[in-house]
Amino acid sequence: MTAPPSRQIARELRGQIDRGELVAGDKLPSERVLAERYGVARNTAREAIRLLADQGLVTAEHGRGVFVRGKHRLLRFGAERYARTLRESTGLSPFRAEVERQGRVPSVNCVSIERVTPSAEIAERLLIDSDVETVVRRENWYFADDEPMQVGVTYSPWSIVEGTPVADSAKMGKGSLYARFEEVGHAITTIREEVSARMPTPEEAHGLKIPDGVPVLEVVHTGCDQDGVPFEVTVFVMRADYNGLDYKMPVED
Amino acid sequence: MTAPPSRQIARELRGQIDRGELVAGDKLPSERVLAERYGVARNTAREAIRLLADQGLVTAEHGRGVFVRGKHRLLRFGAERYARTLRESTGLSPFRAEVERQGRVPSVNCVSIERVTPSAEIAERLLIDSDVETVVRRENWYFADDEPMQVGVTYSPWSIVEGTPVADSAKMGKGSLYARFEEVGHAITTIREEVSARMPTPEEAHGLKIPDGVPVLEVVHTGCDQDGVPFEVTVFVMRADYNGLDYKMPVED
DNA sequence: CTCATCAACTGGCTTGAGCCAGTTGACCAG
DNA sequence: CTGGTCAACTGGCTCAAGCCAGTTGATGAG
Repeated sequence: MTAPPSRQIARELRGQIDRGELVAGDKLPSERVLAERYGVARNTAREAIRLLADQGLVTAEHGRGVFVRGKHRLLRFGAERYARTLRESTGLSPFRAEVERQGRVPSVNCVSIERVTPSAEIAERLLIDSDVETVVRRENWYFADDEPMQVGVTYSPWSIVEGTPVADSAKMGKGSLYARFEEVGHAITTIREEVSARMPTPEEAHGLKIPDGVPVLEVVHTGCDQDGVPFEVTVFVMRADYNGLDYKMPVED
Repeated sequence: MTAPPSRQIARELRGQIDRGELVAGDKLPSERVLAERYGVARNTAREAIRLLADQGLVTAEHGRGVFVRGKHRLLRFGAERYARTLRESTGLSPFRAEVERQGRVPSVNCVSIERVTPSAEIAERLLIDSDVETVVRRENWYFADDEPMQVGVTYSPWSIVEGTPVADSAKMGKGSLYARFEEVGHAITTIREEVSARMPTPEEAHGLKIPDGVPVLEVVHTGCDQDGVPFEVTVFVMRADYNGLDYKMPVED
């Protein structure tokens, strides 16, 4: 019934972290030191560290050591991110506003704009027929202090965005994306957000520079206009150690 | 630049899963077979499987083998879960309703009811002074087909629930918790949900029987009444491979 | 002073061996 | 037919050794 050595070592280290004997940024003893200290093989010490890494408590850096991960203040996103007043008063996109609120430097990079045929998942949410209608796909990467935070892929029907900057321009101009939609008769009025969490794919882990033991939040966002018509779907993938969601809403009868 | 063997093997297996050559429930070749097939040590084959497990693609079962994990249909929870009409029309708690909608058998187990002094986090959301006021803490476990799905810990001020079943009874009676709150003058009117995701603690992984590579969603839910007064905070921890959230809400100006 | 070099550290990954502990199904005694 | 035993499988975990590849800081050449 006694736990295997790797787990015991992990538990001990975890205790030191929980009790504050090791704090964010501190370096753990090296694998070789741990192995000697506990009288085990290096592989066993390594396994202990892996257990902690899988819990998201530490991050190994090749050549440097293993470090205690800090708890970051989360960037919190909610419905107000789409509010017109925010757009008009700050002139900032919602992501920029939230990042700046924490004293960090935001940047957004639109990496591609394409006209594509939508997946079934997207077509369903836009209430269009994927055999007939095409959509514009815009892929945006969001950074804070040059660290990648989120990827957002926005889809909207070609029939709506044709001729607007949304269809082909990386720069959205004043008021950003939703101001452009409003100009063509689609003011964002209600949203639906489907939230789930999972481990990143290897591509996501690499692209977002996500360390081991950190999941991603996946948010499928659908924006509907004043008539309840969906006009854009955005799929966000955000690293869960830096991002969270914060929704306030009425309970309808 | 060529990837290490363990990664190559993992990539190959992942490819087989992605292409549908291995489907949910299928058994992977055993570690020893993989090792021989690829001409590597057993540890290396083992490492490859570990990589897949960390991505949440497979689950190892001691003595049985390694199996491809299925994508489950998610239980989706949103604001309508608190709607009075749902309460009154079905007589079911929102969790039960959602689980039954998927043809599974729900059960809820109230494991403890205590009067405690609230943490700072809870006190802040209830707008009370943790030095003066106590709260009732109710811990509920939610199951579908006897598999644990969620843990919910509800806190509400003693001054509100004193004398009601909320303060001391596991059975809430018709209409469940929120009907009782309504009887003492607090009809749930708006909610705030703070959502984040992380890897489970060892205790959570054990209690919820969460396999490796599956994160949890943590939802801090605050319920406010018709006057905007917060009267209950519930912290949900749900396994992210079975649960998701689905919110619809208006965008306020 | 500046800059390249290099030794001594770090983790990354593999080998091949061994023992332990669940699971399963065949087989056999009753 | 029933029930127990047991062999052959599975993954869980460890060992001791080795090589590779980043990082860092001291050292010394210019």
